[in-house]
Amino acid sequence: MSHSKIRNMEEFAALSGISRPTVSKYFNDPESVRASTRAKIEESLKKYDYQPNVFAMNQNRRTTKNIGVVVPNLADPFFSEIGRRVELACIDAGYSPILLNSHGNPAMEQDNLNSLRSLKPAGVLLAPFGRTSDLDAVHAFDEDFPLVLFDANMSDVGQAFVGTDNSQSVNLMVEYLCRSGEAPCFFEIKSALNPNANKRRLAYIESMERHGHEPRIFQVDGEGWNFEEIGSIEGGRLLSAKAFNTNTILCSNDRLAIGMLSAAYGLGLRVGHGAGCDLRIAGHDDHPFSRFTCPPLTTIAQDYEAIANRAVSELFGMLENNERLSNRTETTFEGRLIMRDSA
Amino acid sequence: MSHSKIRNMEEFAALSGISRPTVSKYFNDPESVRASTRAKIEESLKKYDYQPNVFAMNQNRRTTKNIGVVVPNLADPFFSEIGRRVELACIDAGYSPILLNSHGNPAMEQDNLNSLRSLKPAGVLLAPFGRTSDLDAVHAFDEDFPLVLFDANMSDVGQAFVGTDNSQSVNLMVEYLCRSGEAPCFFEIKSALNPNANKRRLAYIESMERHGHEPRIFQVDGEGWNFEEIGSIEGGRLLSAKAFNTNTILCSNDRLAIGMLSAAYGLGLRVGHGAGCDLRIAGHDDHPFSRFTCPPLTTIAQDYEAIANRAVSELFGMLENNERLSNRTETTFEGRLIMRDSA
DNA sequence: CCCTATCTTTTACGCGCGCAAAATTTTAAT
DNA sequence: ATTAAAATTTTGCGCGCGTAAAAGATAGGG
Repeated sequence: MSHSKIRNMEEFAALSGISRPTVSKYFNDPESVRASTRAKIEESLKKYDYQPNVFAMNQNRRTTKNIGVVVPNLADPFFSEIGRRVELACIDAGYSPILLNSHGNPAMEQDNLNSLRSLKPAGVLLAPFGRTSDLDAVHAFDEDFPLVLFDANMSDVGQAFVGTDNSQSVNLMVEYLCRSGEAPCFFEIKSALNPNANKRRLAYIESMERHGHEPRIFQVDGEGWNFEEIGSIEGGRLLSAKAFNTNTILCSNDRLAIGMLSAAYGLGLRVGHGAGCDLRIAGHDDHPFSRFTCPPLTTIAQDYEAIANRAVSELFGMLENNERLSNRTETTFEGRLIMRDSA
Repeated sequence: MSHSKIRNMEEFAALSGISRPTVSKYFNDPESVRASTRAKIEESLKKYDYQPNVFAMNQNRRTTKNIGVVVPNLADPFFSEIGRRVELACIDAGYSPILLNSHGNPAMEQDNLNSLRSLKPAGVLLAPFGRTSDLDAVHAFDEDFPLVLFDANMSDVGQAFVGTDNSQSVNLMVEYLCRSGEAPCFFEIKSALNPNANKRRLAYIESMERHGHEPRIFQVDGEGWNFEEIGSIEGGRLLSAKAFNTNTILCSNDRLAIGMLSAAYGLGLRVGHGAGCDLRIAGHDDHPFSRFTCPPLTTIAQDYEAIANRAVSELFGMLENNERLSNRTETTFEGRLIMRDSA
């Protein structure tokens, strides 16, 4: 492949018998040069293996091919999965995704946005913390870069939002639970970090009322991201105190449900919809491990793939038209009921 | 904070009453300028919020502050956790970690190493696939950059390796299981992707022989990274066929164990060490969710923190001495037995 | 107070490439 | 063939900063 190392584009262009700026054009868009020149370049590209200096490329460029992807916590499989899809979608589109993890810390979200600034990203995909995000910082970032939010919405920030229709998805679950057994109560963490948590609670209330049942919400204390532990400890406390007024518990998300399943197991309670079961537990998100809980968790699957693809295409649409969208769009995808054994 | 935006270092230096190169020195090492000048710079840094252009900084620099971190699969909580710690350790040391995910695809590991090349990283921390890694590519990379391997070892590649002492950890588990009940058989995937899997099998055999038991290994087919599914389907098949010659199963890793727990639950088998239990299942890695399985999983905890910190300090040691180590070092940390209810 | 040794700052140059405008070639129409 | 229009390539310049060498400032000893 490589004979002697090429120092720079100048040298490579000379060896290819073409001027440097033309080679530069080629690298920015192979289609933009004549087919015959492209052939010549690709020919010597095989012989000399040269690749442009990233820093020199980006340093004097209006807009780079970098796409920032900021997620609140990669330790949460949900974000690890959706971040993964977004990353791959960017690569497919010929961009360089830069995945930044805020490690569960809103302050680091700011840091990440700041780091991104100096990378001159063509655009940024942000799954914000929501309420705990620094609104001003995100707003300011929105002014300076094409920004698309996903997963969690923040009003009036970002050119677009893509996520799941919590209202639809929760209603789907409530309907199923009511139809197949006792009406569910709702289990969540009091200080909800995430805007989705609020939407889900409201959706639960509305759906219950529509079905003629009285909503019943159980909120527990808990800080941080260790939802399983909160679900297990606080959920277990409620279970053993027989605090629930129904045998059916809808958890705000799968990680809480996983914790509660664990607590129920520890208490010797039999979870499921079959005969002889003590209670039903359902979740939301179709967490990668919810298929393997005991019993397997009935939940709502978010359409990761669709959300990731739409978020990316929404962003790239802006980039190609080279203009901010006239009006902010909000796209939500429907959740899918995944019936397993737990409810 | 910011009044008028600063365009470049020239402008900022002028506003600070100092020459540009001195400011440049400051940014590369604040200690390298006189205290009085440092004060002046930091003073106007507050007033004008300027930050150097990353691309211009790195473009003409011998060595950057970038540290590449390459992991095989962020969807696996193990790597997401250890990657996280490595990232934070780099930040603490004043470097810029760049976390690259190979998405379970060895070919993408190469791509990632190639991308890193053009970022001129000061050093790279790599958790390689192992056997399926492109040995030549990793070797070539090793020639050009300071490279430290972690989690999975590859002989003669990288300046150092940091991981867990599988021999010690598996022996610890075997010993515990033998002492507290029937001797374990060993459950794993036939085409092991990971060097650690081989080490663990060998450690199991050796430990069993030392304890005067005959080792018994069950290998199942399975491709890819969905270990829980493999554990559940194949493990379930073996369980229902009563193929195991002992009531104690040691799984090569927690994700397999989680799958097998799920299968056992589905078969109505009672897992645990208490009276009336049908079998014992143990894992390895202390997966974040192993605390919440049903029953909670007895396993070996790897010392994530120590591994991450040592890998980073090993690398930074090389960077500071500005020389390759004369001899490759291999550091392993001991695993810790985590006794829960499953075994 | 002067002079030297040491530490800091400045001068001067170049890195590798993007980009706008000018020059050239190709294409298409007459 | 001729020529204007379109597509492509080349010329020329500058981006923002690192870095070596030169100039200057500082401190300590006599």
